[in-house]
Amino acid sequence: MTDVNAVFAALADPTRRAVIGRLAREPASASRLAGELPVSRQAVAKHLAALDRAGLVATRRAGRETRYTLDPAPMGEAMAWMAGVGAQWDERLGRLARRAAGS
Amino acid sequence: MTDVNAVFAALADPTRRAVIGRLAREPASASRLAGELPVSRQAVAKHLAALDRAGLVATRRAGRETRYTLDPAPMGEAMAWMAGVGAQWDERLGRLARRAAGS
DNA sequence: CTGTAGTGCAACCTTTGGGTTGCACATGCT
DNA sequence: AGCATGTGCAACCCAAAGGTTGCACTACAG
Repeated sequence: MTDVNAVFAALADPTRRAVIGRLAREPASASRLAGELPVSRQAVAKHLAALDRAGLVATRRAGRETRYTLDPAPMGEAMAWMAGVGAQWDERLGRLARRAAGS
Repeated sequence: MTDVNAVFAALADPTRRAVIGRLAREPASASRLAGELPVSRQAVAKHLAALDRAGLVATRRAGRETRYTLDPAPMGEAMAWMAGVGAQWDERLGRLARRAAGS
């Protein structure tokens, strides 16, 4: 089980979300990503490390370049957490409505 | 439209998620929340400010206390973003699968 | 073998963020 | 009026985060 905290933390940064959005289209290397984003290659590498910690990205070394592939799976847990909170809230509203209706 | 960035940033902190989880059950004041969490009242106030910026919480002053109510709506945009990324990725996988199938 | 593109690691800087304490102001109860 | 409760605002601390530069190392091309 991947850590939900790591997932949310990873998704909190705009640059990281940009990287994710980019990787959603096609896997790429760190240098490639750095060329398409307004940050240095090392900065991208750090972000990729964070994404890797969250399990959002898979690493595969091909020759001299490292290819990063997106793995959306951990986002499911984040969505589940949100859905849970929303459901709990809606349920509370439901109880209030029932009480108001006098049933 | 609430800022997706603010939502993710708000959700990134564990204490803030704890506050949200608590508010999902029942609205409460800052002091109340501080009493149930291992942080000071001022710290909670800051977190509530962040949640308010993200639109995740509604403020309503009742007498001398301020009541904070959860609003799960902005989380929808966050989920939409994730769903979008996932869909884009799945679509890519779909294309690859179709190509592999030779259709 | 030499040059070059792609990485990894480390030091360093600066800003942001979470937390605390202290104090002033408002509201409610007696 | 007097006191307790609940807030709001500000200053201050310290650790973490995002970013950069510099350098050493690996791998492929000529």
